[in-house]
This record gives sequence, C-alpha cells and structure tokens, in this order.
Amino acid sequence: MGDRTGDRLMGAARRLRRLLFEAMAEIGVTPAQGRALRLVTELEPVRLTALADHLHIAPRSTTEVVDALETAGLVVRVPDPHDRRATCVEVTPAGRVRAAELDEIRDAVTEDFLTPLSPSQRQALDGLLTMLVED
Amino acid sequence: MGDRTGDRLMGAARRLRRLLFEAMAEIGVTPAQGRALRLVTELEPVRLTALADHLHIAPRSTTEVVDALETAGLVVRVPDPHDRRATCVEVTPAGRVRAAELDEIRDAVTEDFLTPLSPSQRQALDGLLTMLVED
DNA sequence: ATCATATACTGAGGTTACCTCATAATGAGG
DNA sequence: CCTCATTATGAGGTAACCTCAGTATATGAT
Repeated sequence: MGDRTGDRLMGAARRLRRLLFEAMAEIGVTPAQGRALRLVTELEPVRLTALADHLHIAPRSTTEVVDALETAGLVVRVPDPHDRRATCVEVTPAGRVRAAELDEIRDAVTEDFLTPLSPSQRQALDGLLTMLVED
Repeated sequence: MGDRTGDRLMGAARRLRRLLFEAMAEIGVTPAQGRALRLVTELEPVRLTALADHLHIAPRSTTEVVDALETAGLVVRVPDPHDRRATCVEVTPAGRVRAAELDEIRDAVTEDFLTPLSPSQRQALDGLLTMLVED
C-alpha cells in the first residue's frame, strides 16, 4: 500500500502542473519559465550556472529558458563584470510585472488545488514535503 | 510561505521521477511505460481507451506507450471480440516478469526517497496526497 | 610569462511524454 | 439505411529536459 505513495505524489504534482500550465498559458509563460523568472527576481543579478543550480537543471537547459525569457523581454543578459566568461541575468520592468502576475496566478491555482485540505493539513503537507526536498 | 507548497510538491515529484527514471533505465523501461505496464497487468485485457482513462492521458498518447511496450515484447494487442473497432492489450509472460521487477524497483526507490520520513509521517503524507488526488 | 587545466556559456542534436487534428473502420440509434 | 458517435492511429507539434563538442576566458603550477 505504501508503495503507491510515490504514484500519488507524482499524480498530484502532475495535476497541479497541468492547472498551472493552463493558467500561465494565458499570459504566455510556461511553468519552467515561471520558475526561472521568479528565481531571477529573487537572485538578480544571477549567473546562468547559479540559476541552473537553483533550478536543479543542466546549465545548457538554463540557457534555453533564459533565451525564452529574454525573447519575451522579461529578462536581459548582461556581461558579468568580474568574469568575462560569465553572463548575468537581470529582470526587466516588464519582467517584474509578469513575475507579480505569476505570483498571483500561482497562489490562486495552488489555493484551488489545495482546497480539499484544511489549513492545518496544508501546513502538515508542506512540512512533510520540505523534509523530502530539503534544500 | 504557503504559496511554496506547490513548488515543493513539484520538486519532490521531480526528484522521485528522476530516481525512478535512472533505476528503471537499467532494465530498459521508462516511468510512463512502467505505469502503463502495471495497469495492464491489473486490468488485462484492457482497451486502449480504458487504459488512457486510467493513465489520465489522451488516447493517442496511450497508443504510443503501448507501441513501446509491444515492441519490447511486454504486451500484445489482440482484437476485442465484442467490438471490432477496439483492440485489447494483454501482458506477455516476459511482461509479467518485467512488471514484477518494476514493482521491486519502485518499492526500493520509493523507500529510499521516503527515508527522511518516519512511518507515521509517511502514512500522513499518503493520506494527504490521497485527498488531493481523489481517484 | 607560459602552459595545462578548469570553468562559463552555447550550438547541434536527441529523448520523454505529452498534445491536437484529421482519417478510416466500425458500432448504434432513429 | 443513414447519420452520428466511438476506436484506434498517422501526421505533426510542444515543453522541458539531456549529452557532447566547441569557444572564450580564468586560474594555478612551473
């Protein structure tokens, strides 16, 4: 029976992912881009490799996400003053607006997704998940 | 702070997914194929559309997963005797062996993934996730 | 100063796991 | 019998990853 916990976890994540995807699609941002944008707003100026670390993805993949965000005018690449190999990523004003919108969307969708749980249950879930993620 | 629960959920699922992917790759099965194979062993003989419903994916996508499993010799398609439009999927002996191996792998990986949690915490997590998935 | 080695990013190309839309074959109801 | 729904699939596309190879730059050892 406990062997299904993994399935439930992935199933729940999948459903949330879909809800987020649909909600975010309306403002033209994918979930991966949304995560990256939020991290950039928190960490800017941030190097691509640092962003990759925080996103837990390969540096090469980060390049692509940043490409998309830059094309959308939400972030810009600027040369790192301390290391000419590196590029730093910064948020544009438009990016900041989008990030705020995304925060609202994420909150609303998450709230909706978590409605089956009472506040104390949500807190319990959050605690348990934090133990599993441990960042 | 509660707005991060969603991220943690997706992050945890992502990590588990990766662990499963790596462990399953050693016997040449992907997670999606593994889920499908297990369902087929539970439900056989099962129609593609029924499988799609249980997997929560589009029928067309199920065709692809079954293609892969059939190519690998783990399942076979047989015509539905009651409806000549439909095809039923059944497990082969080799598929049954694989399914058992996958169960072991999934158990081991999930066990490893859940080590940060005590038995009662795991049970709590499972209960909370079940409320969110609600099948 | 030089040279090997490591690091930062990106181009090229691949994979998984989905999706929609169109189509051929078949079933079911009026 | 004729229409409408349903089954599976071909064709083609997307998001989000990956590795490997290459170029530019930094860094540490000699």
